[in-house]
Amino acid sequence: MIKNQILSLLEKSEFPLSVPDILSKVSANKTTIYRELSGFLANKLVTEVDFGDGKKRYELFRNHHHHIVCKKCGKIEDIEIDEKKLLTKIKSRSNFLIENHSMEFFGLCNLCQ
Amino acid sequence: MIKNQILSLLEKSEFPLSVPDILSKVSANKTTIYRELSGFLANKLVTEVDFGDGKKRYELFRNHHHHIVCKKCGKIEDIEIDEKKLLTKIKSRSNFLIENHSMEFFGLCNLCQ
DNA sequence: GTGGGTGCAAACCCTTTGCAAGACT
DNA sequence: AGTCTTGCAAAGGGTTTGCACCCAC
Repeated sequence: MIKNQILSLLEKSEFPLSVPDILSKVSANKTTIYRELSGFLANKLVTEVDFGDGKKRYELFRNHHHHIVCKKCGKIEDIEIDEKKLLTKIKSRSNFLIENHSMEFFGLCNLCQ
Repeated sequence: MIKNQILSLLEKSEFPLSVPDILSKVSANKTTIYRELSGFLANKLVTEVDFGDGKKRYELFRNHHHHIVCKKCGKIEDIEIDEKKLLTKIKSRSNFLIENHSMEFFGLCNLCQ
């Protein structure tokens, strides 16, 4: 079952994977990958991350966190942020009902500086 | 000159515009729009925003801010965040040299709740 | 005639859609 | 028969590239 292959690939990966990434490691059709991923998303098994390079990436759902991406070598590091205050402030200042947010950081890793 | 048409369009707009948006209002070729925008970006005349829907949006460069996007009607509101502390903390906790970040909020506007 | 501004067509890449084939109940 | 899983081909939509054209200096 391809579902499981994709899940275990995501499990093993230290960083979010794009569909092309997954395609190169799992022998399955594009359509199948997209299909399974959208199922995973619906069931909240995975989260979608967007680094603004035109493709979405996916990682297993776990504690809420963000990423730091090296602009040069592409290295990705997780970062946990205590954003309670930030969110409270934003909620009080706008009349939107905020459901989720994106927050990613870009720069140079220690090796690329 | 198309450069100026694009700039004044961005100037008049209350929210970031995508290339398709611009194309529908300026009579010019796609290539020209992309070309000019990448020039503007290089000259820091505009900023790029990504709401994760597969197209980038552009707005005139001004004071640093973020956005709240309504998932239902697409309404976009600006929000200014005092993120000094947040950034200091992140810089101290990772050995990346952080250059920029993305931070956008998604939810329902007052009318769509 | 050289260079800047513009357009057109094609290619590229990620993503979605429609449909059909196979397996298992 | 019916449903679930998978694949294939095509189309869609944003973005990039290569080349040619035109106008001004």
